[in-house]
Amino acid sequence: MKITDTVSGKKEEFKPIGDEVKMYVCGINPYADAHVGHGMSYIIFDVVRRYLEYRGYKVKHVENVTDVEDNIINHANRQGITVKELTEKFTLRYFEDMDALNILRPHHTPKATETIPEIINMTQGLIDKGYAYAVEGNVYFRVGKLSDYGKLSKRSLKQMKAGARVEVGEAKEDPMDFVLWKAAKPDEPSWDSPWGKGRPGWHIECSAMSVKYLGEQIDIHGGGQDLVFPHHENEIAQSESFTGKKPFVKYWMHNGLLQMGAEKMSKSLGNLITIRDALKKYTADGLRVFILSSYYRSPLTYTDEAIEAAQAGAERLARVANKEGKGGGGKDLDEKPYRQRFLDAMDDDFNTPQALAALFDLARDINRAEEEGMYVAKGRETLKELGGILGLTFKAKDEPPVDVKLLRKLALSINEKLEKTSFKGITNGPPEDTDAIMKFLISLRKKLREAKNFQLADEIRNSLSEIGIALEDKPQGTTWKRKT
RNA sequence: GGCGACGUGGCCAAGAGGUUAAGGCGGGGGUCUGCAAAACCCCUAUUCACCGGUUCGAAUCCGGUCGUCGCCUCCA
Repeated sequence: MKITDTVSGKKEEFKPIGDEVKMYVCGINPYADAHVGHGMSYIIFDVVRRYLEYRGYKVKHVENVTDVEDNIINHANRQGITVKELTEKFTLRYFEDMDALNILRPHHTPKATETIPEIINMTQGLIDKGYAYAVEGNVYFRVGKLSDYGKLSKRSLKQMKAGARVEVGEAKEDPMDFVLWKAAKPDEPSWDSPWGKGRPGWHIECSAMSVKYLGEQIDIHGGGQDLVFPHHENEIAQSESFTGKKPFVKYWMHNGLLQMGAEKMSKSLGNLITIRDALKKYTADGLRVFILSSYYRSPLTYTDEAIEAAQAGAERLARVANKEGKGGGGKDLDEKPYRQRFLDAMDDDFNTPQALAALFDLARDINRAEEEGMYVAKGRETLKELGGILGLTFKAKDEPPVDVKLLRKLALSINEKLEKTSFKGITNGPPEDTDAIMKFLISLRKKLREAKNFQLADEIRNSLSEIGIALEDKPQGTTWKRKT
């Protein structure tokens, strides 16, 4: 299988360093609810992990929680709560969101605040080797010491200095130097260190955690394209300088960003839709089909129209996957070509759009084969199995509860109309619970249809439709479901 | 200003030198059904932003033009 590596910019044959695939995905800064852009990234790397596992690799997946940094401190202060209260709340909510999207939990989700000794150790190590220096309680990384700084983001120090947006730092030797350890300001969380009280800079926690949980060199490091510079570039600088081993990461994977209108969806721009809000309108499968319909490295624009289309597609797949019956006793539907197409697509740098296309074709051919009397149980199993690699659950949308009062009223009204006919209703009035009323209405409608009283039969169906219940007449009988 | 992407049917989106340009959604027609729903069948891009070039052959490679976006500052 092939994976595009951001450093080379090319598809590279995937060969893990050791027996276990070591995968690190950049996590969140928990000061607000995660938005669909985050969801996109984590869904993509969830699929990467699921596919690697499907291919027989043992995967160790680590994702950080950066629970101390400027934004968090600002938000906590503004809300008048502690950093810990804020981050614990949103970390919990984040994992609830991930669960709701059917994203597998990483094996470790370390917090920056619980990795302080390792961060201090790495910072000290960088000072000892001459890659970093302390000034007034701050520790900076000496970027000029590296000849290959910029190899990930494809930029040179010269270029960057020419740009107008480099902040000329406090007591830095060079404006491009970045901070590893920040001296504490009043009212900030801080830890004791060789340089006085302080807290970690932004990039160092990922390097420290990666080394701690996965070792000095890892296979896959993932994140959104907006992390390429400076975050990942600086991680490389820190990690490779500290361990002396290159490369820190064998395959850098970056997903394209979710656009909202003309701009990317982001916390700072405020143009976001939270995962929670999106899940009120769409299912996890719907969002996954939306995201996986596009190649992961390309940007994608959030529009209700596009997600509704994906939702409709996801529902169709679910209907096929969940349909009862194995088809006729004829010969088997041959599911192998679809499986092969799926695997070929996924092997080619996780080409999920083509993998999905194979699933849609399989779904159609299951239905077709079934109509022709073929045996399709294996096809259905394959659909569920391959869909599972994409993290699809094939679960129906959570159905809103039926309004029993309205349903009873409807049944009473039908009951009254029966008095003018030869049909018998329920003398004591309709029962109290939904299932019993539906059972009554469906069996009544069956009799009406048999007696060719289509007018009243259709009135039942239409009235039910008005209160959000859909009837489907099938050869085996009539079923009902809540309309969504 | 520097670096990097991208522009394919009504909408979303694959394809990256060569048989009929995937798939989803939507739309039109049909089969099934008392009528619906679901499902299935058929149709819905002679054409891939525009202009040149390379080639026997180009959405696919090269040059230019226009347009959109990302990064260069916190960000998945």
